[in-house]
Amino acid sequence: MPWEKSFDESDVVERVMHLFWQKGYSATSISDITEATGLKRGSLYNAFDGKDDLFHRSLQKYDTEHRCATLTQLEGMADPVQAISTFFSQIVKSTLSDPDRKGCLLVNTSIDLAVHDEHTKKFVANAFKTIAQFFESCIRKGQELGEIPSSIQPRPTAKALVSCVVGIRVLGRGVFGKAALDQIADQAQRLIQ
Amino acid sequence: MPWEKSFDESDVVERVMHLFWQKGYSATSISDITEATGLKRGSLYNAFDGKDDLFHRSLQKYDTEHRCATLTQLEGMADPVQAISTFFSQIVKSTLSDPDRKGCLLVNTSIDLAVHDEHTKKFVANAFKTIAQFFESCIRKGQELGEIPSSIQPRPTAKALVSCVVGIRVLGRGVFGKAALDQIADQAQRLIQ
DNA sequence: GAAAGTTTGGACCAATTGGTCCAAACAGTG
DNA sequence: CACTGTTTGGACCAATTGGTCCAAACTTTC
Repeated sequence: MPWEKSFDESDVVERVMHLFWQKGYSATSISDITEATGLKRGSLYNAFDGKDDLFHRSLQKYDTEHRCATLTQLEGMADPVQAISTFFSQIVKSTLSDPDRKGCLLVNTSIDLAVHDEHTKKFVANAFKTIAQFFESCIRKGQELGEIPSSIQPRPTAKALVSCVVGIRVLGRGVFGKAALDQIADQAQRLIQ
Repeated sequence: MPWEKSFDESDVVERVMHLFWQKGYSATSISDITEATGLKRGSLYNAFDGKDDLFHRSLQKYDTEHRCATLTQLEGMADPVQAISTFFSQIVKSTLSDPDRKGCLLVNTSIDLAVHDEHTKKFVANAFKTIAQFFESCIRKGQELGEIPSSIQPRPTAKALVSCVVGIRVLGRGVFGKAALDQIADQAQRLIQ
């Protein structure tokens, strides 16, 4: 009786995510979305609840496929210092390898919070707190292993590392080039020496 | 023969600047602007060239009154290490004292670059480079005075400090609170120790 | 192949977008 | 006090905004 959709919901969200990622929420119109996905309005509103819904799904997908994926991969590493170092080089690499220089959707959104609801605000805040916890955990492990001086304060240092990551993602959108981003990543790691 | 405007152009740009600062370019409409300034469309388009023009003026004004003002003030300080320290505490203070948590217009704009022209891009990039130069100059002076270890690399470290500042401004928009921002500012200064 | 029920295309909607236009109001000059 | 030239209010514009609606197309089940 039913009739299967001719498109894959996840594919659509993927495309939409890239739009929000690049141009932001307000500058992305429904016409942009139908154009980029090939879906007509009817199909779009039949499958999703509207622009807000599409944005939430995009943010969710980004968080899962980028932040979560990266973190769980790095948490599997044996050496915590190297995990932090890898994190930074991945950030720089993914920032530069994107020809559109979209940066990080979570960072971009945290500057756009004025146009979003409370749920989005909490979602973004939680994402950053998780990254801070990751850094903190790495620092503590590094201290136990004697790789990181015990004089380092795990929690404040972790937050400073998050701040550097955010800075890289913002400045990587067009202000700084590869050399500068590499330098920032290098210097940031002096915080755990 | 002429007739003086009943409003002060600079006052209008000031109000408009706050709108762009809080909501971003795309989410700010002309109606928002006429409402916030009290000007009717006719007067607005008689005095300015449109939304783009108003944005450029806002950015210019922000840059002059905030970035330039802060930098020239700090450049007058005798102790370069204290100049850097003061810079960070001012950033944190101004981030937290704003009830709207607008952050920094230059940072916000650098994430919005996709919707702006090349001129704006260069303007923003230049602003950040100037801040980096300020930090670099402080570090060199500090090294001459023996306050900063000569092992520190002035230029890369300066860029890392800029990255921390940017991070504070982004995370200060709603993700982190006072305690966290203070900690980041403290830790950032370990980069010059 | 008919019935069932979802998906699809695209016409359509009111509201809003950035921007234009112009008659009326106005202050200064002669 | 009339003339001059700018400023002002607000009606107006086409285009776009996010969103709705529904007949036609379609696959599956019976």
